[in-house]
Amino acid sequence: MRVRHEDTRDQILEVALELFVAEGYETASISEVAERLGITKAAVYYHFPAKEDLLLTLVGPFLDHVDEMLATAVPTGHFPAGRRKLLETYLDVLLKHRTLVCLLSRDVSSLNHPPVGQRVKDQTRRLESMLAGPRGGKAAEVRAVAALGVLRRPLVHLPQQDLSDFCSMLIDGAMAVLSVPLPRKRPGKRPQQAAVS
Amino acid sequence: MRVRHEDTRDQILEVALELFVAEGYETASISEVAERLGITKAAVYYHFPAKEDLLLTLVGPFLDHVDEMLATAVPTGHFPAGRRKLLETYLDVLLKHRTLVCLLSRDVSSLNHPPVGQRVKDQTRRLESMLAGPRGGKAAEVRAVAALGVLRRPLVHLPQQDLSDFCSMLIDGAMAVLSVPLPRKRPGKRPQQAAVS
DNA sequence: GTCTATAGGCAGATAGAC
DNA sequence: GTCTATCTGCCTATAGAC
Repeated sequence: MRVRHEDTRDQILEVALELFVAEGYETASISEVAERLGITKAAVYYHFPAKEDLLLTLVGPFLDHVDEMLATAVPTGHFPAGRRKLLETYLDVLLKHRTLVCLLSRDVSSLNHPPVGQRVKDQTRRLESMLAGPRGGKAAEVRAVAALGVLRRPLVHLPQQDLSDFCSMLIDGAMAVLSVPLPRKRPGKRPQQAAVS
Repeated sequence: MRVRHEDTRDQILEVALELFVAEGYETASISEVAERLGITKAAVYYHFPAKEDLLLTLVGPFLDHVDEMLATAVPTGHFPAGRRKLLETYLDVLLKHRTLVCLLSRDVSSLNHPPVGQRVKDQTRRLESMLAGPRGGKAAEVRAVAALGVLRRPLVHLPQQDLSDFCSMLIDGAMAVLSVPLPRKRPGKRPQQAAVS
């Protein structure tokens, strides 16, 4: 029965990922996966004991990859050269798992499964604190979070766009965000309305 | 029976928003909303004819606010001063509707309702093309998308953090991203591995 | 490996009493 | 306005034939 693909199992994973991204993990249904493949729900349950195993199987390798990267990463995260290298390798990983980045960035329901959400949360926290450095205070934390927005948003919001040619531009952008100075406070004045000089 | 709040209707909206953000629109259930308020599903359906009306009622004023802002916005989006003003007013709106920004940023299932998703998509497209300017090509488009990541990610990923003191820092960051130059291509060379000079 | 059939649960939504 | 009771439908998951 093999028409040309490796395995039914792989096809299930492929379709499941597509549907999870399009509708969200909880909203997408096993029946829908099965229908698209011209098989029945029961056939899917032969390959995966539960719906959650689809999610875990899809997401596992990506999260492993990130963990690996974070372990290897230079712990000198707050020196400019170290930060740049860190951002570069991270962006590489994100690009290689772009569809999963879309899933985890836009679907709360997949993050609400502790084995997934906890890992993502921990990884993000580690990465952000490496970028923020040990003594940056709140401002550095905000900058780190914002800098990751530079890397991730284009991956998620420009799905058709091949970003290979723009990687170093994005890295430069993230680096710029990490270096933005915090203007001195002016207590008593309206704090969030900035004057256009 | 009024303990101190205005109305049951408002309480329903309040709880619904909280649950939609926490679990995603489709995953959250009317029963859950009702339970939290100590009433029944039927009571909720007295105030709102369908589940979707909860979403639309919550999201409407925010989207109206954005539409209004975009209409008022100076069409000189690609001059630095105009861009800055645009980003400032946009960030203001996002901060005022921060919880809804969280919902729409992290829950695909709410965006899959056309009256919501279409508006959000259109607004984002308009804003991004204003920021990108008429003649920037793909690079400017990518920069615009990335710049919005600077504004939005901290709102969504630092929910506890009051960002009032960091607004101008975020604006500066977004402006910096919009100004990052695109390095000349070097065809034939590995395109996405950037050398650390 | 894939099927049919079905169990069991919970969702959104409605009818009608109070 | 809120209730109880109920309808209908889809979901995850399982049992057992082929």
